[in-house]
Amino acid sequence: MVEDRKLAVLRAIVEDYVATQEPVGSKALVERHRLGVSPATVRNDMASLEDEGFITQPHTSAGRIPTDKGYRLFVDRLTQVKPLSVAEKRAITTLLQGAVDLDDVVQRSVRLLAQLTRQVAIVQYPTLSRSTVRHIELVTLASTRLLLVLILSTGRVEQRVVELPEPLDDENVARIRTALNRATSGERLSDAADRLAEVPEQYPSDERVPVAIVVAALMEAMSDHRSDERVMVGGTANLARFGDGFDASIKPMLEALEEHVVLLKLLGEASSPSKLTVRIGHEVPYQELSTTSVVATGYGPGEEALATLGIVGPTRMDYPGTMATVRAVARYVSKILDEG
Amino acid sequence: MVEDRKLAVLRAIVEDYVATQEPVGSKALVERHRLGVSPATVRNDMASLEDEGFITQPHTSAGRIPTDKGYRLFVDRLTQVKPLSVAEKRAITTLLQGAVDLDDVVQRSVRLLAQLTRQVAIVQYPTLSRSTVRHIELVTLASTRLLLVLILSTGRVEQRVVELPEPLDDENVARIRTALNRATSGERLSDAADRLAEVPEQYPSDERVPVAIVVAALMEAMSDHRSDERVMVGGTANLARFGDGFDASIKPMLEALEEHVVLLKLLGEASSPSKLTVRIGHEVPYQELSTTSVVATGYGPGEEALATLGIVGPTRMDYPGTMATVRAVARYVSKILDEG
DNA sequence: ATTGGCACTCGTAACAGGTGAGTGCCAGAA
DNA sequence: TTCTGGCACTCACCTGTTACGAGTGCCAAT
Repeated sequence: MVEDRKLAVLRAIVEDYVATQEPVGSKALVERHRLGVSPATVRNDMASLEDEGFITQPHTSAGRIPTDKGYRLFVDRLTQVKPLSVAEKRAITTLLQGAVDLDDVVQRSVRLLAQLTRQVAIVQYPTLSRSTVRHIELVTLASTRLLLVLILSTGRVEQRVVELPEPLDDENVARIRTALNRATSGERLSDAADRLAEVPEQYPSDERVPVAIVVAALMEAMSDHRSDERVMVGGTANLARFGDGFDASIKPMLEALEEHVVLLKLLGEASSPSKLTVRIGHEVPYQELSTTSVVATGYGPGEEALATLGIVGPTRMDYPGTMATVRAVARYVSKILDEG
Repeated sequence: MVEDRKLAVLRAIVEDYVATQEPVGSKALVERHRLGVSPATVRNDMASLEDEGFITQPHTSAGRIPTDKGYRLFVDRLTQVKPLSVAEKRAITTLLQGAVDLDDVVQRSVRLLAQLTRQVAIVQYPTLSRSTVRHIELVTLASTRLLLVLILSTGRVEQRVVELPEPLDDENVARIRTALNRATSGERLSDAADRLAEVPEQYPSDERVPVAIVVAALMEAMSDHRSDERVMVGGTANLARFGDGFDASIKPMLEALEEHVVLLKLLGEASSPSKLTVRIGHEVPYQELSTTSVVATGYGPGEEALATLGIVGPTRMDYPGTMATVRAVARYVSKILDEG
């Protein structure tokens, strides 16, 4: 009973603080929310909440603000699912509908997330390692120059140019292409690399050299983790709204946004699209970002999480709304990938 | 004689202000620079410079700061070429040396520019319209599904998937591929589109449909200006160093960085790699960015400017150093593209 | 043409007093 | 027990005043 009201008070504090960004006092609280008790009672509850570490006061004789622990309790127990508005839903469908290729999907998702949440959005490109080989193409550029094109199930295209020690006629190129595709088509990248390694052995030793060169380049392209780490960032202009805690939080944020490795770590392991990860303040794996929170989730075709997407913002953010949006976008992107 | 000293004073003011970011007074000036005259004399010169609009004082009884007009005169007449340090030269060569593909070249250039100038760096991808067709590849994905790969001389690869009304056997695909390549190989994109339009006419009307579909998709890919507008941005963390004039300048800056169209306009027309464009303050085509300057130049293989690259920073910046760096990077990138 | 001197301006730092939002605690009511 | 009204207390913040000093403009002398 009393515990219930204390939680209601905490919720009210979080909501008010998020809305106004100002410490909230007992009087303002009973005015804005129908708590049905007097300010004095609220004060007692607040003192208790402070003892337990859920709220704190920036200085004596100021209102209270939630601590990280307070936000944590809020998202864990006080957040009921907030349905998206019709306008938001429409924005999501119409904007993602028009995407033409993978790059475009990622880019539109970033924009969408940034606009709807008014935070900095991050979308990781679908990971290479879990995708499969759709096709390998060899193109003769010059007599001793070959362009390799590796097309993956996610729509990603990797390309490499190799120099051969001696010319290779079109017929041979075609034969090698067929062999490569037979060996790898439909395989997961990790398996494909193994199969690829076996291909040169099928050739007599005097023909083996060019095949080995091509295979080596392809394997290199497959294991190239540079692409694994690709992310797209958007909505950085929203950083300007951080306003007050500027120096303390915007600089490390800008630095983090430059380092894609850092962003990937922020997003964390790809979780199932139905499960959201929320990291609050000090729970974020970087000390300099201890005034920011991350809301992220996995996405990908068919419930399998190929990559992660989410937003980063000040700990003081609208968690229910943000969480609903992130989840909705992830679901919809997954659906698009499923169809494409 | 007197005019010469006045210019020396202006130069000293610019240099000091850029270094300290604080209004510079007559006394400090004679101390730090060997002007060989008394503060009073400098004061007279300063009054004169102020009359002519080259410097201004933020308030009575403060030192002077350069106006946009002052900076303009400075870069036009007072800047002698500042040679790069050995370390900088080495940084440029070593960092760009290792690039593997076009994306990588662009990315490394951005990093390099951002690190060396400590400003926000922008690099435009080589423009489609001036590049030529290297190869067109058709790949059968399913009986009625065709993947088109368009490979350009710059190393860029565009891809499209088309659905055909009815299956097309491999032999026909090969014939179409040959026809397409014969028509377009080596042509500039704009010309290639025209040639492409003629291809379907060579086929009897009952075979024309699939060809027309493929051609239409290719032409769409060629004229797709989305790719024309691609730029890469780096060094946003340097915005944090803007420090004081925060609200006024960092917010529009962040907004501009989100809008690639705006960035392209900022970079301006691609000029020859040997010619630098410097836009100062109000000379920049956006009013909100009137406290920032742009240093940009064109780059591309063989003196022909395919695209533009440069930096954006506060009007108060080290012009000689920045200009030298931008020019050096542009030259080196051009060289790399020439070889690749 | 240059310089030293001098009065003047004005932004900024430092200090003081007043105000009020907000608190904690306590004694009495429900 | 639980809640409430009352009351003294704290302390950030605003305002006004003062003192300081960097920097200027002007002028008479060199």
